[in-house]
Amino acid sequence: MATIKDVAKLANVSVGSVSKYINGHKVKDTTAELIQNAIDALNYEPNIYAQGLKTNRTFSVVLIIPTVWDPFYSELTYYIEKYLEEYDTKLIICNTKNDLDKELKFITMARQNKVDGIIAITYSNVDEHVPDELPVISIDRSFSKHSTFITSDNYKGGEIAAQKLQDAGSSELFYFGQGSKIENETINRLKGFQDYCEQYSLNYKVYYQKGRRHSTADYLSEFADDLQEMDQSIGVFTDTDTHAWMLIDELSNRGLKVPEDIQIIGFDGSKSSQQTPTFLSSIRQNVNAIAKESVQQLMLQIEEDHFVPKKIIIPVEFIQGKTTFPSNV
Amino acid sequence: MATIKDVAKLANVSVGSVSKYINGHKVKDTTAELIQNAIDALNYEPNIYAQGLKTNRTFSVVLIIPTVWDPFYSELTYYIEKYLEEYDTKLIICNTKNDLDKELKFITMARQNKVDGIIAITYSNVDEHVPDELPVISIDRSFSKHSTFITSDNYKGGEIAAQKLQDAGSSELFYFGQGSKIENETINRLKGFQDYCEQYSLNYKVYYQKGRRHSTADYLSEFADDLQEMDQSIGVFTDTDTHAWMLIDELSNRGLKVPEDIQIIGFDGSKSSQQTPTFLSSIRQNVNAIAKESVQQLMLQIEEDHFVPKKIIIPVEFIQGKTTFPSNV
DNA sequence: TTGTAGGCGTTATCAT
DNA sequence: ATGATAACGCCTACAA
Repeated sequence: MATIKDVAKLANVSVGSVSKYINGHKVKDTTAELIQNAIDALNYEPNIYAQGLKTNRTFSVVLIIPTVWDPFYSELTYYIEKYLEEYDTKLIICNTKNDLDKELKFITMARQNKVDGIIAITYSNVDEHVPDELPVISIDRSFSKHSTFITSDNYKGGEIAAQKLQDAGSSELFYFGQGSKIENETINRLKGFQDYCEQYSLNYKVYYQKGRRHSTADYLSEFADDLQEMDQSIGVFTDTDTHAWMLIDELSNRGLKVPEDIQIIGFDGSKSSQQTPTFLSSIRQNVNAIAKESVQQLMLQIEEDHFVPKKIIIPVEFIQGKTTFPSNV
Repeated sequence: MATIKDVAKLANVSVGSVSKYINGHKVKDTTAELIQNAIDALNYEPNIYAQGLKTNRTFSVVLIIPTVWDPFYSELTYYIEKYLEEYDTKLIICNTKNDLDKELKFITMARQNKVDGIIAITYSNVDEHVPDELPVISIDRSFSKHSTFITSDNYKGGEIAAQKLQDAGSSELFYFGQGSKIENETINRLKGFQDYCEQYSLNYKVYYQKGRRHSTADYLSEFADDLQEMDQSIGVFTDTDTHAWMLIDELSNRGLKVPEDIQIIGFDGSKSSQQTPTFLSSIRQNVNAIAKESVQQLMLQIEEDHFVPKKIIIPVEFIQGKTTFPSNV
């Protein structure tokens, strides 16, 4: 591997000049040409580690998520990498499965100068371990630190879901969801749903377990038991698409039809892949916008000296799939 | 940020000793203690860039895939990151959307010492740009270089698909798929399917377009037109799950029912997330095994001096979903 | 405009 | 077992 010295020697100039040329400073045209020729001849590439050692910029960012193996997170990852590329910055991914240890490991890595910043979706108490100097964007949950915080309009999403179920003719509304021990933004999906139901005096019931007293499957099965006994027109809003899919599967095993017997609206509205057709009616998060905003804000934070953290809320929208009837209003 | 010098000073030892201690070499117990105390006191973390500069090991690997926003690739990414962690190695991801330029950019990055190796799924001609010294694992497609090559048993998968459709009672079999310009392993899915049909004298027809003369949607619609006119018992094998989903959507828009009117088997069998229930009957690739093998082989290649490239084939299996009837044999 | 030299934080060699 | 010191490849004053 050729070094800057080799280039300098071949071009008959000093390393200083080569360095300047590489970094876009002014050099005489003729020397520039000399240098470029040498670079081409030697197939020279600057060693990023030596650069990083001097400059403390690594042009890489770590994304901390529960798991990339999930439509929402994989879409987010896709877009974040895409926008990061505009800054010539690489994306390192960290699947934590909500494992605090692993999160800390990556934060340590960041402290070792390995990355310029962090974008995190984490539902454990990682806040206190993040050093103040390190640029952080947190999605869906506010760090106690003064970091910028980006989230979808979960509350509004809950309202819309209730409204859409109502419009589609459901007379009995249900919320099904699960919360982690650490408070996070998704609880607002429930709040919006509840408030809307209260406001319009709708019949509704909430199945919400915080933590994991029962396994999701058990809790879901219990929920399905109750649904099965009802004969009104049922509409269910689940806190995530994944739970919606699980519910659909459970109901189908019991011979119940969606949307004929039960209408379902999920939350996320992300698709397994860019081309996957929409099946599930859902409240769609604007993943693209979240990713774009995250990257922009992170870059601001990295580049600006004095950065004022913000809270940014991204709108959501309802998408009509095949698990609810079209609105009849 | 404390450096190794600060630690040495505080512990009253030389930097050499600190370095040894950090790297697990032998030091006297008492000095070890001294050093550890200093490290704790200063909250010291080695600077990875300085380390990389010396050792030329970066403990990072880049994964080149078309897009992480896809069930198969996101599952693969998940497992690769998981196994890489056992080697304390980070994963950088590169979504190429099959863009040669972007692939090259990441390979350049690798040449800059930024990564220790590459795992790639790429359907463009990237081979010749990979320098010989760089460890590479290629999945699904053999590089011309002498790199290790890992793939599922696509041929067998094609055979199984035909057989399962036959067993499930289909009398007219179809293959639907799309190939990229560059030859790759997935063509064996078709071959296995064809050979099986020939061997057992089954009625079958192939819809396969190489390159992209028509858009996938158009080609699919054309295919659905033809299916719609038939009245025999139809079974379709698609080259990917994604195409299967698109077909199901297309058929549903035409009022055709799966599996009652048409049975469908996809290929990949990967799920959107770990908990997503299985709906599609499919030939499942053992993504976990592919990931594990890729990482192990890559690490061998990185660590061993003389490495002999291998071709590794991972078995596939049929999974029964709800888009085919249970076998009646 | 260009060249020189010191230093970034580590590791590794060589004495001690 | 430990300490001193020369690299690793690059950037950046400072000097010329």
